[in-house]
Amino acid sequence: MPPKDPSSLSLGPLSGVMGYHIAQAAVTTFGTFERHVGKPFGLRKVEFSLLMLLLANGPLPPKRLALTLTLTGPNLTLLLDRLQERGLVNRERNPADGRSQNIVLTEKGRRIAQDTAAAAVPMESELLDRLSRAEHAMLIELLCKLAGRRTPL
Amino acid sequence: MPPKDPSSLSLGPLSGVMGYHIAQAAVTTFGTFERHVGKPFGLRKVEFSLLMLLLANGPLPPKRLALTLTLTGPNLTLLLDRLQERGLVNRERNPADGRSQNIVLTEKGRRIAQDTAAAAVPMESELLDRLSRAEHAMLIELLCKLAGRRTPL
DNA sequence: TATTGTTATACTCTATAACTATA
DNA sequence: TATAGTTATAGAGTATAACAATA
Repeated sequence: MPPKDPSSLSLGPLSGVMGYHIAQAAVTTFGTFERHVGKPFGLRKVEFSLLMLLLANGPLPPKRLALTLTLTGPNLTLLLDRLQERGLVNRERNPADGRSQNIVLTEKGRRIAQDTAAAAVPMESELLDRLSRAEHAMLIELLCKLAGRRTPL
Repeated sequence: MPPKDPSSLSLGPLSGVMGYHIAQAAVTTFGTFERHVGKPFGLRKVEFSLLMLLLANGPLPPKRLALTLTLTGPNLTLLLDRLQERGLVNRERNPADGRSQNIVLTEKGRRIAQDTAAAAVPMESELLDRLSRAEHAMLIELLCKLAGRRTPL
């Protein structure tokens, strides 16, 4: 339970509602992302995430990207259109199955992926003003359990 | 359809990025909210939160609601328009200062606030499939630290 | 007939600028 | 001049239905 502060409102039943606290915490992390990655590199959150997945896994079909990022097909198409127009990714057709593609990082895309991965380090460090390193790790572990995934590799 | 490989993709640099894990966990809590409160009562997340704040604190000026819920003024106006049109809240002018208002729950609004507060209990219980009670409490505590809102009056 | 990806579209969410009315 | 709230509007974000090409 959060400490009482007479200048702030009582959360009432909201105090035990996980979704509310996640939404509030997201305000902090989104702001931090914007300052460290979003504005400097002109990337949205989902674009950054997509570049990180390609950097870590190599070329991937849109289907797997959509599943991992919880995007619908049409929205991923538009996202890839933008990234391709910026010269960060390319669509490659699969010669074995004409329906499917592989999304590959261009050289420019790889550079920006590596640069933003580096920028994410001080981004996380900024959160350590509020959380100890152990708390940061514990929070990620609990969020993974809530999301229904195993602790990340 | 056979279950797809659950081990899925490597998150790479994303594995230590708090914002990513918060976004993923939000998928879970949002789905749970929709099933327990959103669809049954026809309320959006922010509408539910607003009703909870009014239930716990009594009449409040829009300014304080906007600050607590991280809403801009114009968006709160539209939100209050909808709730007022449904007969859940009323705007009361402050006789001492004609500029300011108080938002008050109607009797119908109080009933739905109490009913949704009750529905939030099984909603949180559903999360206990994934988190122990202690983990649930710990997660909320850590999220509060991360949100770190020194309430700006 | 099923699957991959696209087009078209619409609705929600959030943000900014300019306005009204009180003080 | 400053504050509380509103109007108008625009941009992201996300969802569904219908479609094309391939298997």
